[in-house]
Amino acid sequence: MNIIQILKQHTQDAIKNLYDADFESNKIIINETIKDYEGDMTVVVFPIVKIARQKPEQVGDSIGQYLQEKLDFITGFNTVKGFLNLSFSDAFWLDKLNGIAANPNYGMQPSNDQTVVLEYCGPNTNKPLHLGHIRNMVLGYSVAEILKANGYQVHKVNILNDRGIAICKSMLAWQKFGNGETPKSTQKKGDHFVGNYYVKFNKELNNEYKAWQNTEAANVALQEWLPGKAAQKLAESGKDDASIKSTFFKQYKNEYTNKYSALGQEAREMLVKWEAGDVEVRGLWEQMNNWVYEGFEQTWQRLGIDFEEHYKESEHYEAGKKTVLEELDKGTMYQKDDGSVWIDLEAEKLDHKIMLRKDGTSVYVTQDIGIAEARYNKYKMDKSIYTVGDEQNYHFQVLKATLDKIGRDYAEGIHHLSYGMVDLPTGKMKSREGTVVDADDLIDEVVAKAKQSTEASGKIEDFTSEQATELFEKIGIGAIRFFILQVNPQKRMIFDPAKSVELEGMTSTFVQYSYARIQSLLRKYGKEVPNEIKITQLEPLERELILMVNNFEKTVLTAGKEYDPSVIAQYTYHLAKTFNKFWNELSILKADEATKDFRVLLSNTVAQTIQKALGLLGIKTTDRM
RNA sequence: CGACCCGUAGCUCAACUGGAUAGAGUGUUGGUUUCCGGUACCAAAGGUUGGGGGUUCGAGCCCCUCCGGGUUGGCCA
Repeated sequence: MNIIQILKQHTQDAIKNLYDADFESNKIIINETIKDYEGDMTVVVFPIVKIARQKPEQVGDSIGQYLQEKLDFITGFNTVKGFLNLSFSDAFWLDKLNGIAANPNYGMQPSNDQTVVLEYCGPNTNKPLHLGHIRNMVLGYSVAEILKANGYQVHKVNILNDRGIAICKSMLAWQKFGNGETPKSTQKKGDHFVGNYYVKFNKELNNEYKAWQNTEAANVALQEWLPGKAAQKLAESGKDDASIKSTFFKQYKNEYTNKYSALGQEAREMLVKWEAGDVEVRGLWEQMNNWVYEGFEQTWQRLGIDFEEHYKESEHYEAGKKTVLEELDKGTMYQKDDGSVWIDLEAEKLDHKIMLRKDGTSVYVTQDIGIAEARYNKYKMDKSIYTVGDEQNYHFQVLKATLDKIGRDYAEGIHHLSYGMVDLPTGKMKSREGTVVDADDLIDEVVAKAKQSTEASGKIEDFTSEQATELFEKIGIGAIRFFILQVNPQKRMIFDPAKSVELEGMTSTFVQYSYARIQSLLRKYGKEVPNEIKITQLEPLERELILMVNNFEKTVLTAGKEYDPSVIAQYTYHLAKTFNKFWNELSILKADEATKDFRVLLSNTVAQTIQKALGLLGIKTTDRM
């Protein structure tokens, strides 16, 4: 039982004894005492005042008296306004530390016999990974680690969006302009290689479109549009003809691609052939996708991202159809006159949703229903977590509600791990405007910065080049992870590439540095870390550190419950910060023997906690840096 | 037009889910080392928590309303 539970229970007893009243123990609020007041833990007495029918100060004092008599580790108390501050004995905290130091699994929950399938990454296979994917991967990976620490068995899976018009565009451009080039022949990473053809396609399409804008057909379309509301509004706001015209052509582009473009036509034809299973098209498609996978694989390895299984959309996009047809028979779904199949989710405030097109083919949710079924059959998971951006909040509400409505028990365990967009200081990332931050470029940039500042410090001159490279990767990739994970996932965040490479302040580097410092200390100490404490009195900073280490378990539980790594990131930083303060104010190796041994033990416990906490964020520690 | 998310210091983010005088980083200004790793430590300045109303012992957090930003509601994925 932890301290808070003990305090709650005894406070409940106190209320029973003092006021002859029953009070739910989970309504008793226990906080850490804020640093302006004397004490370790605080009971908020306001909720009890009504029952006691006394002033808050009186209630606090009475309960304080009671607790001090019953619990021998409480050495004193004071009541300020409605807050009962309790002070604990040094012996109590030393005993806590002893327990933590002796338990290598401290903070990690034993197995709870529950299984989780966590989906993350989810790239399209027509272009390389970008900053948005990095947030996804770093977040998904960390939540997986956090859930493991909470006792779950976690299976990490990926979904590859490997079909559709986008990849056909890359394929077409390669066919037309590639001259048989390969990633090998051009020395390019496969995903970038394929992505370049996607860009090439759009460039060619743009040229084609510009030429078309001077044709009679374009003029007719423009003239039809001009009397419309949108155009009139622009005219009223004083825009000149040229800018109105350019606005029109911007918004008309999609329609142009579908109606007039020769390239658009060819891409669509290729998609039709793909769906018909055309051997040549399928061959090219596999070739290009394999190039992309080779490229992705490199990025995943570098980031330390792994998957137990990859689901390919091309192998699952018709899945779920069978389920839908069964439900149609059962009457939980219905068919319109045109043949399309729908489900009524009005009761869930989600309107009617389409399940099958009128031509009988699957839509997005149908596919996800099928995949959910397949996963459940394989893993029998208790929870299913989807790491996907918040633009799909609605989709996952529909998925969950639909599965629930058709009687799938596992629907309850579905959780959309939703996260906000990543913006740049200059605004949104827009692929059209070329402001997308490429994942590999970003990693290179940050690792280069790590190299630069580490070499400048001159502390690793005896490292081999392999050791040095490994170190720069640990620092650089840790910096990216930490920068992203310290923000609550559901919030939109601004990623400043220049700031993310800064290695001072609230960064993983600061934390890693604190860890390395402790390792240096242990090397200088030269003996085994003691396993026995011979002191009886604590300095305030020592006590603060023990309290922080003691909070690790609670923090892991909260992070797991909320699927929120930012809790861990904040905690880790504060722990390192507190340690540095301790380091700065108190001497460790020069203290007397008993104090030295104790402080070494404490420092080592802090280091282990830092290592575990960073591990939950996917960040590695290093003994020297 | 609905539904959902967000709005906290110049900037980037916290606030133990309703508890004490809203905290960190960064930037600005000033200070600390005969000592274990200065990528460190300390201090100052910086706030009507978007505005207004309500609920109660107590609100950044809950309710209503307005303002601003975003996402979504398409037989796209």
